Amino acid sequence: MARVRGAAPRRHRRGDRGAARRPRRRGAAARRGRGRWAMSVRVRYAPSPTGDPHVGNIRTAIWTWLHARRHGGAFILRIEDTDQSRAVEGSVERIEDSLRWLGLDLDEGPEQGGDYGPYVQSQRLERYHAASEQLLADGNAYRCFCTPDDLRAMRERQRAAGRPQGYEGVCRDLDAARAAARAAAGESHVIRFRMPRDGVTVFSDLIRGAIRYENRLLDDLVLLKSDGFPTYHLAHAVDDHAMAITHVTRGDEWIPSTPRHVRIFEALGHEPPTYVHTPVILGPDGGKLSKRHGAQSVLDYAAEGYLPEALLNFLAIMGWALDDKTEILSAAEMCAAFDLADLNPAPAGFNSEKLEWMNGVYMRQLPEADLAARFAERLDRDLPESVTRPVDGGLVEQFTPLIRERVKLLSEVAELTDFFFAEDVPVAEPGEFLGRSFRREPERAAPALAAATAALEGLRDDWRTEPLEAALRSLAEELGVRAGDLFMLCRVGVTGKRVTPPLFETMEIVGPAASLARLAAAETALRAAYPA
RNA sequence: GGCGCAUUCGUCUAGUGGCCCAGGACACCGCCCUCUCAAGGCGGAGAUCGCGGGUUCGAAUCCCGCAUGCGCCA
Repeated sequence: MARVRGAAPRRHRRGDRGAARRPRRRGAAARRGRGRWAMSVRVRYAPSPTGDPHVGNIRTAIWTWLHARRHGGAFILRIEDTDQSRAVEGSVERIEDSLRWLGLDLDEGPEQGGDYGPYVQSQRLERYHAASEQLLADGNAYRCFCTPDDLRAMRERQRAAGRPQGYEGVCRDLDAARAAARAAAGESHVIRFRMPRDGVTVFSDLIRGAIRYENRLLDDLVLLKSDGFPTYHLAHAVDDHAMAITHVTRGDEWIPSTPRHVRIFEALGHEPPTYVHTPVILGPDGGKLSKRHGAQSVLDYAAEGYLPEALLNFLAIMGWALDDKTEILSAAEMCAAFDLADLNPAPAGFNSEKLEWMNGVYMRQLPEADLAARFAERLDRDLPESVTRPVDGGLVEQFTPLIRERVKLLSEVAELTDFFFAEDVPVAEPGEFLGRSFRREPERAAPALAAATAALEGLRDDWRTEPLEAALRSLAEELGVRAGDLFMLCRVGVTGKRVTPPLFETMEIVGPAASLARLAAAETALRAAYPA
């Protein structure tokens, strides 16, 4: 009663005429929440093991977890594997990996156990059978012997006649004893819920307010399939009650079946949980985000070089906001302020450019040693095989400050730093060396590089950023070329690339021997390409 | 087709009757900084709050209708 009815929605546009009282401010909502749910919140993430968790799916999990942490409640993982035909090998592990990677720690689940197990639906079959029996005995459910062909024919008739679709209740009034006998004789059948035929069912969604359905429009749902497995509908009612779940968070595609779920809870003698239907994430074409739109599983983002903190932050604020300006906030800060009632009910488009930007922010904000460790870990995977493993951590620590603000994804690091790890570097295309002043007179490039090499040669024993830079700046002046163009010759010579970390710091790390050798090789190539 | 949900800059979002002819962020444009690329700083452009009625002294905010999108029945 109180929880469903009284759960006041923060936003509602229409339809409940003030039936539900609304907190006027976020603070008020939060205060109410804390009082009501203190120490008793239990929420769950209940995926089907049909593949890797999607960002859309995991966003709901993040919000759910946040809610648990905010209220000192329990966050539970339950595997919904009652559709055996769709199960994918290894899914459960990858679901757990995804949660772990994002930092969503579980209080109960298949791995960590708990007082409400088992946490895998295929291991809870007897509970669903018991519930079905109870419903049957109370007259709230009935056996249905209609075959798939019967149902198909029924649908066609309905379509042809332009009538509303749905099960018409052919078996609804079968004599229960006779039906039981047929079942006992082995006749294939399902068990359906006996939905009230008239009246309305109203339930309250935490973020949308009261939603009402006319019962006559709702048909009799299958609860138990002919193979003895429960449908989602029965399993939801049985498990969320048995596990004492207080808030059911799920995609908003479940809204239309919710009135029936509420009735099933009632028929079972249970109080329904508070429902929170979360919006979908849209792809660039306005449709629901899907595989067609590229990377979407959490593990894909990990592989692409995103930081878990960044993905978590990004997903959490896509449909939720702390205030009118905060974009970057830690899990702890979110936990302190989050409230399910504050969610935006509208679908959101996935802004991947913003995610990239945010990932860069996190890279720059991470403690240097920590960032270096992540770089090293990533380089172990991405660098060419010729580089010895594990990668030189000291080296990585040296260049980390130079690249931290030049990198948005972990996956970009190898490309930007590979020249630190080899003795030699392939000489770049001659044209790459040329800055503006050399482009017109390319034959001047090799001599200028030679002069630079000679100047640097004298600094072998004082190979530090400042003297290196001072030497080349004065040389540029002597030569009458733009300093930047002279630097470009050296940059491409030492690193093989035009885009690199700052030149002198880079040379300092590469060291005099390798730097000078690469410069000499570059000079030779340039001389051959642009003879005097 | 029926039912339901949604609707603020290109995108994410703030907004809960006067503080909003609408604030922030990403992306975009310009300037500054600068050895490349970034990062950073400053500034700019960008929303008749889907449309139409109504309530009110006053509406993005409340009510009604419509439209569009999406979902469920499939």
